Amino acid sequence: MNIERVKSQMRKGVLEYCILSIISKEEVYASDILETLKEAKLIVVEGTLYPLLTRLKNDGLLNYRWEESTSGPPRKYYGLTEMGQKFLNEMDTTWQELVDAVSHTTSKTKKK
Amino acid sequence: MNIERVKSQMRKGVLEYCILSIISKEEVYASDILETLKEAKLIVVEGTLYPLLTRLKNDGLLNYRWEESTSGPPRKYYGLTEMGQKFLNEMDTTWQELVDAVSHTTSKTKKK
DNA sequence: GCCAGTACTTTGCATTACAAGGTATCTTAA
DNA sequence: TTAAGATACCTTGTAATGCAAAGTACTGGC
Repeated sequence: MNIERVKSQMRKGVLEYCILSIISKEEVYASDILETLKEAKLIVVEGTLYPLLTRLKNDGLLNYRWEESTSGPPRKYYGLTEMGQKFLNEMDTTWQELVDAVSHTTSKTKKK
Repeated sequence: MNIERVKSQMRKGVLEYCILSIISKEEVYASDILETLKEAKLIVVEGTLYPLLTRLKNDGLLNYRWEESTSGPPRKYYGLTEMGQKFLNEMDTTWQELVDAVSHTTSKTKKK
């Protein structure tokens, strides 16, 4: 049991939410997402991100188009589908509810 | 893919945190914890809670004592160890960092 | 053509929340 | 005193999924 495991565990729950949110702002490809997450101190590795993007795409929340690159192989640029946008909205609510629930549970004053 | 799965997923990451926090306020037994979580809308079932408590105890974050009950079998009342308290403090920080990271990532204004 | 860099993909593993069912203890009442 | 019900704790099997590590594929410079 160590704090790193806990961080990783907490991260899990919000990964999809953050990724959908990033994509909702502009079309991006995997490396863009990794960098944005890194900026926010949400460390994620390729082996996590790619399967997740594939899953979100298969669930109809994302689509993508290939784009040529001047510095390597072509890139998959992801965008949100209408369903993805709807889902993201629900996640906004869900996240807020969770934050409320946690602060309720962890508030210093004893309840009742 | 459905919103319930996402909720469950998000819940996972904070369960240990919330449970340690609840125990830090007063000695409680499993049903107390379930009820408190339920109040906070963090639905958890027995099959989740018991193994988790055992794990936290084996990791040295919790201890417990048996207490007789006037209305049924004896109960295990859990309390935080010194190490558990220390760990909880770290989790406070970790949680706050996560909240910050998520709001950074999901803020409506495009970065840069 | 070989190498380095970039991008995407796959495989195997470990963790863990949950559903479902089980065991044990205690109280109540006939 | 024993049967029924309530309470409390525990166990097993399953599915989901983040991660490490290794693999595949495309590009351009030398």
